[in-house]
Amino acid sequence: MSHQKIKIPLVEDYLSVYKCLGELTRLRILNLLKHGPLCVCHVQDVLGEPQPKVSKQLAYLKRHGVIESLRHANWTIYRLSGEPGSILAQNLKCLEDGAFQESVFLEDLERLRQVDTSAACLPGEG
Amino acid sequence: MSHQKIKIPLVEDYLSVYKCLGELTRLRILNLLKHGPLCVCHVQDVLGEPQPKVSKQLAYLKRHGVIESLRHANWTIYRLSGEPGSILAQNLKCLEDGAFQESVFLEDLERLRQVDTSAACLPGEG
DNA sequence: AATAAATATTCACTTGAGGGAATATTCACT
DNA sequence: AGTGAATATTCCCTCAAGTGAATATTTATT
Repeated sequence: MSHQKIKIPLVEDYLSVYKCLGELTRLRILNLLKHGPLCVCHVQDVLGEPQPKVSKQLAYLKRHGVIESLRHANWTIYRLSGEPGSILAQNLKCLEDGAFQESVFLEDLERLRQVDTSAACLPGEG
Repeated sequence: MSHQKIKIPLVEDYLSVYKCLGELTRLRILNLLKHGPLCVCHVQDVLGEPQPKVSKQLAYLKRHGVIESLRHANWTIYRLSGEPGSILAQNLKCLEDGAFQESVFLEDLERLRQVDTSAACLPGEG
C-alpha cells in the first residue's frame, strides 16, 4: 500500500474551490496531478517555477483539502484527494474538456512526459 | 425584441471565469441572473448589499463578458451573456446542481421570489 | 432647466495574496 | 552527530481587489 489516507475534509464550499482554481500556478499543478501523483521536485521542474512558489501553492491546495501529501523518503508526494463526484472532481472534469486544452497546460503535459519516465522518487504504485 | 445584443466577447479563459466565480457577491449575483434578467435595484434588494458594491461587481462581471447590460428607462437590466456550451455555462450548470444548493443562494432565491412579482422595472419579455 | 430616481464612478483606505530571498526543517546516509 | 538533498516556512515587499463614502452621470418628469 503506497498512499496512507490522512483524511482532510474536502472543501464542500464552492467559493473555496473556485479560489483554488483561480490562480494559474494552482491550475497548472492540478492539471499535472490529474495524471497521477508527483513529488515537488517534478512539479517544480515541469512548471519551471521556483521551489518556494511551488511549495506554497501545494500547501495552499493541501490546506483546502484539494490535494493530499505523502512523505516518501526525502520526497513529498502530492496527489488529488477528491472523491469522484465531489465539487472539485466535477470541475476538474469540466477543465479536462476545456481549460486543459489550452497551450500552457498541453505544454506542461509534454514536459511532464519527459520527466516522468526517469522518475526516481515515485512511490511504488499498485 | 427586448434585449439588443451588444456583444462583448465571452471570456474563453478559464482563469478569468474562475476568478469571476471566486467571490461571494458575484456568485450570488450569478445565482440570481440564472433565473432571468434583473435590474440593479432588485439585485441590491435581494442581496441586501450597498448599491456601489453591487454596481461594481456587476461592472466586473460585465467587463469580463459574463453578463450583458441593457438600459431600460432609468434602470439598467443585467442578464447572463453566455452562449450554451461556453465555459461559463458549463460551470453554471455545475453550480446549479451543487453550490446553488447552499443556504446563502437558496435564501437569495426566496427573497428574489418576493421582489420579482412586484417588479416595475422589468423589460417586456418575449 | 430644475429635480429626483437609478446607476456608475471616483477616492481613499485596508487587507490579503503572491513573489523572491533567505532560512528552517526533515530525512537518509555515513 | 554531521552532511547534503528535498521540502517547508518565514520575512519582507508589492500589488490588486474589495469596501464605504461621496460624487458624478443618466434619464424621466415636471
